[in-house]
Order: sequence, then structure tokens, then C-alpha cells
Amino acid sequence: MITRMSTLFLRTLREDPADAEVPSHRLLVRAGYVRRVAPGGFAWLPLGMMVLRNIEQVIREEMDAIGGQEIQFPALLPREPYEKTGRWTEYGPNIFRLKDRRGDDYLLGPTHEELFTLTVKGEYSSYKDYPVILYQIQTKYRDEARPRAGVLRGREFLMKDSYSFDLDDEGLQRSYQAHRDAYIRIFDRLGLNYVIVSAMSGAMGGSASEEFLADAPTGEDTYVRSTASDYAANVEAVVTPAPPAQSIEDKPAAQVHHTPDTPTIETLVDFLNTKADLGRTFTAADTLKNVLVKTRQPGSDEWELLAVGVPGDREVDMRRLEAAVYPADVAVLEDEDFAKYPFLVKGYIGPRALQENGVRYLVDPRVVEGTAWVTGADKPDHHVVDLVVGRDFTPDGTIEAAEIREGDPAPDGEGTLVAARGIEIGHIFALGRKFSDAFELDALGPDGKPVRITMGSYGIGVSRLVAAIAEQYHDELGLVWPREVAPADVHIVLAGKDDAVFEAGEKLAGELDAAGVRVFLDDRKATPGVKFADAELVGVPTIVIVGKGLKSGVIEVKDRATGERTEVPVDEAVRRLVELVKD
RNA sequence: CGGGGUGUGGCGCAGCUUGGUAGCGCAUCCGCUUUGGGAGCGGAGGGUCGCAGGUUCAAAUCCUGUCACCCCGACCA
Repeated sequence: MITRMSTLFLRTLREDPADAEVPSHRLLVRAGYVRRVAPGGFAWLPLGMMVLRNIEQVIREEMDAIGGQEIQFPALLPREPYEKTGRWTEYGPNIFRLKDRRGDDYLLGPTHEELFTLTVKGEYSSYKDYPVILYQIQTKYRDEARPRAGVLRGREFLMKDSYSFDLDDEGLQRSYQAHRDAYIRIFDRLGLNYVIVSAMSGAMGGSASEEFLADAPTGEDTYVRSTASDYAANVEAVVTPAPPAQSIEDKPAAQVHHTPDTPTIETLVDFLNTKADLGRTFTAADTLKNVLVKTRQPGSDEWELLAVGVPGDREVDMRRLEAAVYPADVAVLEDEDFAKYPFLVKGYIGPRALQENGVRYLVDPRVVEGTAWVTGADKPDHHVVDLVVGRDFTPDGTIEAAEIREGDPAPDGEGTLVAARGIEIGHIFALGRKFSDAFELDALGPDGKPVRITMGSYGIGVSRLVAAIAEQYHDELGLVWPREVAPADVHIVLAGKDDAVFEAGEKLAGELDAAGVRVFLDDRKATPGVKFADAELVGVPTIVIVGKGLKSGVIEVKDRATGERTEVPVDEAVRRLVELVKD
């Protein structure tokens, strides 16, 4: 197909839009792919649509390849199904709600588990019908507190969501794995650099869950990865490697010391090293800090005390803690809570008082049997030294709540962890039966008994992918699309005003088109400089310059990514370009 | 929700301190010249200065209120 720049609905901007910060936003607006129409809402102009459709095409092909069948739900949804799963309230202010003229409640779908589940329930009833994978590519709405970064985080966005329905866990495993493989093929075809991190399933209420994160310093998601292996994980999902247990016998006896004015780890370590005269030096990592929080099970209004013991050189990471106690709520203790429990001596809390008073006590995995710690002695200005795990106290278990730091050993034993940022482009969940339970989605088994269906849900941010790819593929001149998503294969610049240039360009465009190459033909009456700059801004992978070379029978072929130019005889141009495009 | 900032032709900005005919660049239109890196000259069109009150002979400019948007954070996945 030939797209003529003279008639294409496109206006490029010479300057960056004032409100754009990240590269993808700046360039997609400047190059005329999108225009902002509302906070978090964008119009897709012709160039943007071309890229969006190309990405959809890749996704459709790979989804169809694993047996997915495309359907489509409305974006405008009734309240009842979401009421039934509790998400009408759980989603809180993050969904757009509206009323029709009769006052009935509706919402703009943030995701469609409910509708897919109900639809399968309405159509299928026998075990012979399963498994099944359904998907849609549909506009989603989330009333983000703060949309940002252009199409990277909008309030309206295009998403591919698919759902698998299986009779048993093994089937779910297969469906999950099929999606995982399909996602890898999709993102590979799109040319993205990305990592797969294990994630907590959070509000979706499932078990297995992984995120696909496109590498980008502008990404909103922080994750960690290993310096030596391909290990990568969300901070919430990092499992702390436990050191080997040590022998108890060779440890000195625990001793309580008077440690005046040492309510913090820093003051304590300083006191031990300068005033206690114990004949050795201590670091913050030798201390055991006991942090008190309270937890509340869902549906309950009773708060329960929980003590978390972490090495003194680390803070408790609330996000890791929240993930660790999920689905319970967790909150830090207020002063009035301390007042309620006189045995909690703030700044000097030790395992003894916790355990004597029945407070659940979970420690960092580094606190293994045989390790000796300096910790609170449960009375003001006193600490106990050489309190040994397994001899002097035994915690109720371990918990992943301590902060993760760069340089920590990777959980897979290879290398150390470093922090990185990424854009969430895909997320796969083994949901289990949360939604099938809510809607009683059963299949009649061969024995005549109902089998509860188990589900997975799998998302890809389609419109976000346009921006994510732009984040990875651009330079100071503009966008540099990978061929699979580029709006065209070849961008022909007519550099010159003679009829000969126009005629040669038209002929070349026509022949390339006939050979199945997608062509942009810049037939505008603009100066060459404008056309070159626009071609580079728009980012088609191959730029062809028809101009002064014609006199010696050549055109120039320029690789957008490398900037490399080669002269090609006019009569070989079509063959050479077709070769380039199809390889 | 907290912090910071901005609202002036389609886009990017100046003007506001010190009130007095709304300005610049890009884009658009017409004419001539130009045509391998965002052309030159001449001419033209286009703005209730976010909105509402107030002060004043006079408000883009000062005062009060209000709305919107952007950025950082919180939140969300």
C-alpha cells in the first residue's frame, strides 16, 4: 500500500510539546502519532493507528496459535456481576462508574473476568467442552489517580485480555504455560527487551503470577535482577536466601547489659563499641530489630499484634510486608497501641516479652538457628547480647519483610541483586477458582458430578506497547521502529523538484507496492531538509532518497537505525528493497 | 490526598514586577524566488489573554474566588 505524505493526515511538530517528559510521549506527539484530548486520553492519528494495528496483528496471530478465540464485550458494563465478586467495592475509586437515565449503575470495564466467566457459564456445561481460551482486544478504563507519561499510563487504554478455563490444575498449568510461551513470542517479535519477573497476585486473588517488564529507565515498576544470571523479580517476590544453621554449643551465654540511652540501632551499636568493653566490635547487622505491627484478616475488624524481627541494618519494607501477610491488612503500631500493651518497651523490645505474651513473632530468613544477636531486653536502657536462635528463643516462623538492597545475594545463588526499572507490558495470572466460585461455573463431569472450573487471566497493554517500544527504539532525531511494528517498510523521500524525480519515485513506489511492500511516498512540495527531518522523526526503518543520484542512475537507501547509506542502481532498487524488507 | 508549577492565535513562548493600541518564532494562506538537511523576500488571515467577581477613567497586568492542566510523591498494576 502506498501512503502519500501529501494527503496523509499528519502534522509534525518542530518543537517538543510542553507537557511531555518521557521520550515516547514527546516523540509520539511530535511525529504526529497521537494527540492528547483529555488527561490520560489520547486520539490515535493515522500513523498511530498503523502501529497499533500492527501490534494487534502480532498479538492476534500468537493468541490464535495457542487456540485462543477472539470475542468482544462492551466497555460499558452492568454493575451486578462486579457486585457479585465484590470488585464493585474492592476497586474503590479506580473504576469509572456511571448511571443511566433510570438511575441504574454501570461501570466502564477495567478488566473483564466477570463477563468472560458468565459467558462461558452461559454457553458451556459439559467437561467435553473444555478447555477453552477466549480473548478480546478492548478499550479499558481505570480512573487513575494520576495519569502520566502520555500513553504509557492513561485512563483509557487498549488491552488484550484473555482467559483460560480448565477442568483441573494440570490444565490450568498448560494454559498458563501456553500463554507464557505466546507472550514470549509476541514480545520477541515486537523486538522488545524485557524481563519476566515473578509477581504477587495481589488483588486478583490467585497464586502463580508473572509480569513482563520492558526495560526502560522511565518505567514505573522497580524490580531487581541478578548480575550473573537471568533471575529477575519484583521486590515483593524476592526470597531471601537463608544462611546455613550454626551450631549452638560454641556460643557464649546470653548476657543482659545496661545500655543507657540506646533506643535506636545506631545509638546501640555506638554504645557497644565505645562504652560496653565487650572485647569485640558490633555492626548494625549483628542486632535484631523487632518491629511491631498489627494485622487484620479480611472481613474481620479485630487487629492482631505481629512482631517482625529483622537484622538491625535493614528497614522493614512495607510493600514486602504487605505482600507477605496478604490478604490481611497491616498497619504500624500507634502510640496508643503501645499504651495498651505495657510489656512492649519501645526501643527495647525483645523476643522474650513477645513470646511470653503470646505475640506472633516472625523473623527474617537470615535469623537462622545458631545465630547470635544483640536485641532488646524488654526493659528500658537494657539489651541482651548473644541471644542465640534455637537456644534462647525460637521464632514462630520467617517472613519476607526486610528491605532488599543492591548487592544482596540473588536467590538463585548466582550473582548479586541490582535494581532496575521497567514498564509492565504483560501480566499472567493463574487465577484459580475465585471467579468460577463466585459465579458457580461448573462443568458436568463424566461421572455426572459437577467439576468447578479453574481459570487464568492474561493481559497485554496494547496501547502501552506502542509507547514501550518507542521508549526502547528512538534516538535524538526521532522514532526508530522495529520493522514488524513500523507504520511502513520504506519511506521514499523525493529530494528534488524535477519531474524526473517525481516520476522515478512514483514508479519505484508502484513497483514496491506491487511486491507487497508498505510504502510512504513523500510527494509534498517541501524542501528536502523538511522531508529528511520528517522521515527521521516518523521512524520508518528504511528511508529511500530519490534525488540527485538519479543522474548517475542510483538512489540512496538509508538505514534509519544505523544511519548507514548505500547507493543502489535504480534498476536493482525494487529487488534489493524487497530483499531487505522480507528478510 | 500532599508538594511544586502553568494557563496569552493550531504549537512553543514573551509581555504581568511598574495598569494605557496584545507581541515573537513555528505552522497556515497569497505572490515571486528557491529545492540534498527544518529556505528567502513581500503580503495576509487567525487571540472573549482559563473563568467569575472586584479595584480603576482604563486590567493580560493589581485584588478575591474558582476551574483546568502539567510535574514530583502517595495510590494503583
